[in-house]
Amino acid sequence: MCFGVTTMALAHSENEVVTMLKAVGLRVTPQRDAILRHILVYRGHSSADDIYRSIHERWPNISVSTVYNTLKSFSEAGLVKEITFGDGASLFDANTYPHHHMLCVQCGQLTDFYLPEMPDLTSVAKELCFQIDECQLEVRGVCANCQDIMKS
Amino acid sequence: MCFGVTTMALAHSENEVVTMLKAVGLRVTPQRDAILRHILVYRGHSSADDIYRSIHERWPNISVSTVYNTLKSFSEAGLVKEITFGDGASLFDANTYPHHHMLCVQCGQLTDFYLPEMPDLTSVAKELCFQIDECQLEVRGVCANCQDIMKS
DNA sequence: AGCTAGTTGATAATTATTATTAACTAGCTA
DNA sequence: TAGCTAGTTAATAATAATTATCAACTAGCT
Repeated sequence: MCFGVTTMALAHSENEVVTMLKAVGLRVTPQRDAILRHILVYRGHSSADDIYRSIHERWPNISVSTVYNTLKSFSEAGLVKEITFGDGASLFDANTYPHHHMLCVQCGQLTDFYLPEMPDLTSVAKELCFQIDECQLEVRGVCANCQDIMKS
Repeated sequence: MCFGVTTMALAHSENEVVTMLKAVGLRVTPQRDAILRHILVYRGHSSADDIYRSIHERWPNISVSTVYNTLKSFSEAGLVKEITFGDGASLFDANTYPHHHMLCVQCGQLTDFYLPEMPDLTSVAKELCFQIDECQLEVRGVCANCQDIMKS
């Protein structure tokens, strides 16, 4: 799945991408540049395969394993977030700001949403002696579009 | 992963399992019986492979595809819930009562927890025109056990 | 007891991801 | 600015998880 807008492809300057990579101490290579730019442009969550195919079109030499390696580096560096919600392949999100997800069970579309505050889990955490690092709401349902389709 | 207690193996009578299957209109077969009983006993989330191995020990004739087919039927019928949280294989949960999950990023242990009420998402749902069917909190962090290990 | 649609087991195929490794190169250093 | 080296890449193989196919079998109706 990939809901990006192609005409935005130049919205992120080469400089911005290079700066991001350097900021987290990753070497700047053309492959990383292309992959990070893809993720930034197609904010709507791309899979490793989406990224591979897209870059491969223009640059047939890129390797699948490079895409996976790179995505792993990016995740570890905090540049992107891996989303394992839903079936099938992981998606990679440039939106590292804490947010939640709505998955349409009909079409698979994944939508970000935000809440003013996180649910209070202090008592649960205390009770289970669990150290909470991250907390996300994962909502399943039917998106506006698929509701329309079902009506007709 | 499998955190069950073997001595509970008889806690669920044949009758209970048969009743559950009939209640949702599924034919009663020895395979379905064994798989559903396994899930009920090992409430602590079993993967398809866990279930396959466990049943295969006593009944070497059972097939992997039967396990997958059966789990799919069970999910569709609402007897079990598939959990795709975390990396690797899906887990199957007999606990169909609404609840949330805590995943230990060190050891992979998945713990259920409950909240008195669901977060209020009516305004988000309205804004995005999204029909919400299900809502789960997915928490990542470190379990009590792994915290102890890290200290020492 | 016989029939039939639903189920199973064996196997192959597919999809997603990780491992391996020799060749290559980004960016430091002289 | 050339040379060095550790980090990176591409190609490929391997693995893991899941789905597809289909002939043989069987649960449960009649």
